[in-house]
Amino acid sequence: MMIEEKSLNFIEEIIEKDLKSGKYTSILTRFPPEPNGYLHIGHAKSICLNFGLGIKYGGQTNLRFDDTNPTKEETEYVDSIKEDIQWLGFTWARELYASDYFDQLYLFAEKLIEKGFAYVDDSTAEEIATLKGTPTTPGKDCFYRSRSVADNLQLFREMKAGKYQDGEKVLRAKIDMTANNMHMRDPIIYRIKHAHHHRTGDNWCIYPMYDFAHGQSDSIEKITHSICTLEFIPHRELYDWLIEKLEIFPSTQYEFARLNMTYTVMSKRKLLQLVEEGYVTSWDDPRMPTISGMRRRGYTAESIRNFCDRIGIAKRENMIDISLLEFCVREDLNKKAPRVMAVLDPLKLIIINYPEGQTEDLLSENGPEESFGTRLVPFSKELWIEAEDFMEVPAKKYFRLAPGANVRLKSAYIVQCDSFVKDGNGKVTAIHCTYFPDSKSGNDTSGIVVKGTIHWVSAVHALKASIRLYNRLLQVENPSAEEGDFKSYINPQSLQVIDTAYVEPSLLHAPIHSGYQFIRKGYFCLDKDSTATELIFNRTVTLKDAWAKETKKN
RNA sequence: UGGGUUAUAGUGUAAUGGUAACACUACAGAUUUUGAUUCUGUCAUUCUAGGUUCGAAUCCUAGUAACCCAACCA
Repeated sequence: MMIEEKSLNFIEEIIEKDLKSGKYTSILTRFPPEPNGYLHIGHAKSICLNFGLGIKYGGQTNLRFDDTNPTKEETEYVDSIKEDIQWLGFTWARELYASDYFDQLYLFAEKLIEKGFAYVDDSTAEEIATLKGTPTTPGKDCFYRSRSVADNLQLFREMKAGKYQDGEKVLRAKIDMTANNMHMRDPIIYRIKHAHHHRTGDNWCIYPMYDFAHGQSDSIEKITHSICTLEFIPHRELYDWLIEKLEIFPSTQYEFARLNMTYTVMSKRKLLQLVEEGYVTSWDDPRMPTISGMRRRGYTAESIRNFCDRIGIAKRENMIDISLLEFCVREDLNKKAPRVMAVLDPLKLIIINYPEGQTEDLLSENGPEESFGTRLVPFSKELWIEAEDFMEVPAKKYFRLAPGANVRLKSAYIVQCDSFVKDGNGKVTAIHCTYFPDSKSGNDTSGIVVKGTIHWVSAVHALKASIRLYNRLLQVENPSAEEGDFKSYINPQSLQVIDTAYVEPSLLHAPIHSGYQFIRKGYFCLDKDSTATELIFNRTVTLKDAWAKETKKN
């Protein structure tokens, strides 16, 4: 068997170097979400990276919730995050919370104060911002910067004890107000928040900032490679400074470029807006780029993992074409999804020479490979076919049904169109055909050659179903590069609901989320909104459609 | 008028001084009882200008462009 030589990404190169040099004997990574929203495809990239590295190098990966801001975080999000990671197929070594470290982090802060590297500042937020300067002008030391260690310690303890109101005081690291790196200009490391925390309740009224929680948590867990996205590069200097001053385990931070995808918004803030303002129904709306939305839409975990693998890991800004994701979904579903027949836009086809009341169960393969197996599909005199499969005046190169034309009914017989019926508005309401009894699928002795094969369902046997067709949520390729509010680029046609579709009876007991190919129409799955009396299918993704392209050209 | 990061096909990712490769997209064509799948083919003087070298995407110099940094968010 050929072993595929795959080149390493820059993080893998670092890890292999660290392992080879003996810097580490095994690696430990972590996935550190803040539980303030649902995970999206961008998180999937990070999950696949972190967990994938753990697996590849025989190490482990922790799941750590970065829950240091009680006003934004909720248990609902914690639960959804765990569900999504598991669904993607990954297992964490330990489930941890930054809030578990609040006692330890507090002690770290006291240590910093004792070493003269932190002070309590009574300034207002505005005063702090003013003295901070700008990227091009240095900041200035504030009056409180020179407080004694003893004073700082007492003040900080009083902050913890609840003596002060929100915003009255903060604890700052004492570094350098003139540093080029804004994050080194005495960053705030603790703030007062009299707020209820989803895990620690009302135990605390001071909470550490990201910079005083993340790296320290990494260090406590002995994370070897702490991988985050590019916008944290300026934080790395502070990350290292704190580890050095605290004299704790030296985790190292590495940064890669986050995922951007065409026709998609990825920020949690924007996704939250879509949910709260009713542009979509929920976080798991199939139009959302969330993992739960994609799952509900019918995307498979494997296709998402493959996608993350193909997009690669690098440090440059990127904009991945969403068609790559769709390719990965089709690629996986093509291998797995049983083929069935469903008619989305029904048109009655009556076979004049087929006996009234007769039914045949026709053998039909469930997929292109033998391993898919077969099933029986009922056939009768009256069928539903797709309205677009008939043209009164056929277009050029159209090889479906038209007056006088022949077509194969998939897994059944060849029929010829004799006539059609129109209503008062000129709309075709039924077509009349004759069938060739000796053209039965698998046993065709008719000698008739047809160019087209179309799908169908038997009218008396069909199940009525409702189908949700999803199109892209945003109409522009890069919504954040456009002028104004991204919501003005929302596609009003992002969801199209078909109430009267007909599907073959084998779909009666379809499991939720399980992918089917509706032949010639795309991949679909049963939605969780379905009931015993109403089948609701989501369109996962269309099939590639060469004919649609052909029609567009003309 | 500061600091940091990045520049390879339409989009991504490789090539680690030695023939610019792979995937997606797009466009042709073959096969097909899904206009699907599958298969075949087409698409680059590596941001620019100099330099080093027998040889440069890779090293050096000088530019240019994009992105990030001034939340008591993460």
